[in-house]
Amino acid sequence: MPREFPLHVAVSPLARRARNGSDISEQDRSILARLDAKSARYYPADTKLASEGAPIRYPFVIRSGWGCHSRILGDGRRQITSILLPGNLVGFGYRSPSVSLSTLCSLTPMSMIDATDLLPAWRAQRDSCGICKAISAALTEDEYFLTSHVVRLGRQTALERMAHLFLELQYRLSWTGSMDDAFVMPLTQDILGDVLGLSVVHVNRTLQYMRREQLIELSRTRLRVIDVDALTSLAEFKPPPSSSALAVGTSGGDTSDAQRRMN
Amino acid sequence: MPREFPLHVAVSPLARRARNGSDISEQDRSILARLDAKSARYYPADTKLASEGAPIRYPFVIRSGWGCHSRILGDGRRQITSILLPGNLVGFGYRSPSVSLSTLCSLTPMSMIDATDLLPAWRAQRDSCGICKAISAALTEDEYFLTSHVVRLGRQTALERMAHLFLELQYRLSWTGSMDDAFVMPLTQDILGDVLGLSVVHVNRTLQYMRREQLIELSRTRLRVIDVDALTSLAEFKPPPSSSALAVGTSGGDTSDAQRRMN
DNA sequence: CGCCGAATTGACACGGTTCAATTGAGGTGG
DNA sequence: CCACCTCAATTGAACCGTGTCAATTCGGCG
Repeated sequence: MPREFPLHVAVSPLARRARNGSDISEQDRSILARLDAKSARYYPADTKLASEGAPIRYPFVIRSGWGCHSRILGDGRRQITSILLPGNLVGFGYRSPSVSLSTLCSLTPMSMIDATDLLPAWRAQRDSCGICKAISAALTEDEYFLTSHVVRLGRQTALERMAHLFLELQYRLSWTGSMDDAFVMPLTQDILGDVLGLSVVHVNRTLQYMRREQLIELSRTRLRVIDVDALTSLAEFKPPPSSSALAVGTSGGDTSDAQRRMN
Repeated sequence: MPREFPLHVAVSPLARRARNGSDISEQDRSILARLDAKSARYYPADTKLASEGAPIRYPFVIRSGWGCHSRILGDGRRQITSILLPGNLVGFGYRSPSVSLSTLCSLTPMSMIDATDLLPAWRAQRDSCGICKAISAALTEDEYFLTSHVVRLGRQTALERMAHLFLELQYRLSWTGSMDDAFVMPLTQDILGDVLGLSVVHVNRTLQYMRREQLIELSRTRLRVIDVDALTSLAEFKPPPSSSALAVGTSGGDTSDAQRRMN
């Protein structure tokens, strides 16, 4: 069951699977527990949390809801550069007073927890403590998906992009949500367009195509990936490289398939 | 003259402007000097230095030549996710045994210097020493341009992408090369296509258009940006946010213009 | 001189956009 | 419980930015 130890899970108060064992010391545990106990801050959907170039007041972990980093061009074109999910970290960049490299905003109602407490350990030690390793792993994973995003936008067709994104979301959500093949996908087609660099109209047509071909099932906000294998090979989706070479396999057959394909 | 203190310059043995003063201590200086003294490793063009998911043997700084990170799809489509220029760091990711998130290769003959010596300080201290701050600033800048790359590919037209890329290159090269408005741009149209997510043919046509409109001058490998202002507003290019709020202005009028536009 | 990779060019096809309605679904108030 | 409002989803048709294919030309270099 334990794949690795992404912070996404460790810190997320909503994490189902309380990571058992390995690198997490007692001290680490208590730090995490203290975080869990903290009360979250709530923001409605479409709230601008930080604009480009502005400092991020304090680092935080997303407890619930979806958000994004985006940049907007003069004529209104918007590109979402990354989607933020529960468990994602914000404000843990290389710099101390973290500067936002793009506009940060909520896509759905969102709650987050101040993670300032993690900062000292993170800044000081890097690899020594379990939490630091977890943070590193999480940030590395973020970077991996950012790179994938570039490939999606640069060289993949609408269908491939969409498939790839859905698989990425499923993968990332599997840490915190159910391992089910269905999940809540609260993005409007408009937003999907801004993520994938497509027009709403074409997003719509691509979705219809995917439904017609029995690749996915999507009603309102519930997305079920029907044919994981087809989508995976179609989109050439590869999960991020695991930090520890000795990463344990997963419980879900689909994911382990994907893992195998990686090597 | 000193804008800030990007490691790109500090460490680069070829750096013209030996940074005078500020955060760099004597100890830092000697570390850098030792790096400069090191002999570089040379690689011919089109050499694969690390493949996706493979560990990066040792961290290094590029001394000369251009390289890139890229990912290749099953049918041969290639997307370059970032271009590496002299002064760029590789292998300074969040993880200790740095894992390459994409294929790393040289685009021109390249030489680089083992930067293992910087690692201990970097891992341990983060913000305490001048070199660490410089490394942080450099990596933050890399991340900024990666984000910009996403926007380029997702929401900009061929012309805008090309203009934006040229301005980025000019900006990044200004640290190590001449502050001239012309510079050596050794990328073939083929490669440009793989960077910008365009076909060679269209790259060619876009270049011709830019020449016809007196926006640039490009012969073989020499690129001169004629109308910086036009390109800047056309592409909505913005230089990366400066790390210190108290960043000093630059010597070049163009850049300070751009800086102003940022805020 | 002749070769080879890179740059160019033209014709044509297609993926994706734009514009402009129309339909559908959830929420609200009467 | 239904009329109504609003926002998201859908649909059709025309248009156009880029890609593809297939030559052709150019520029070094042996």
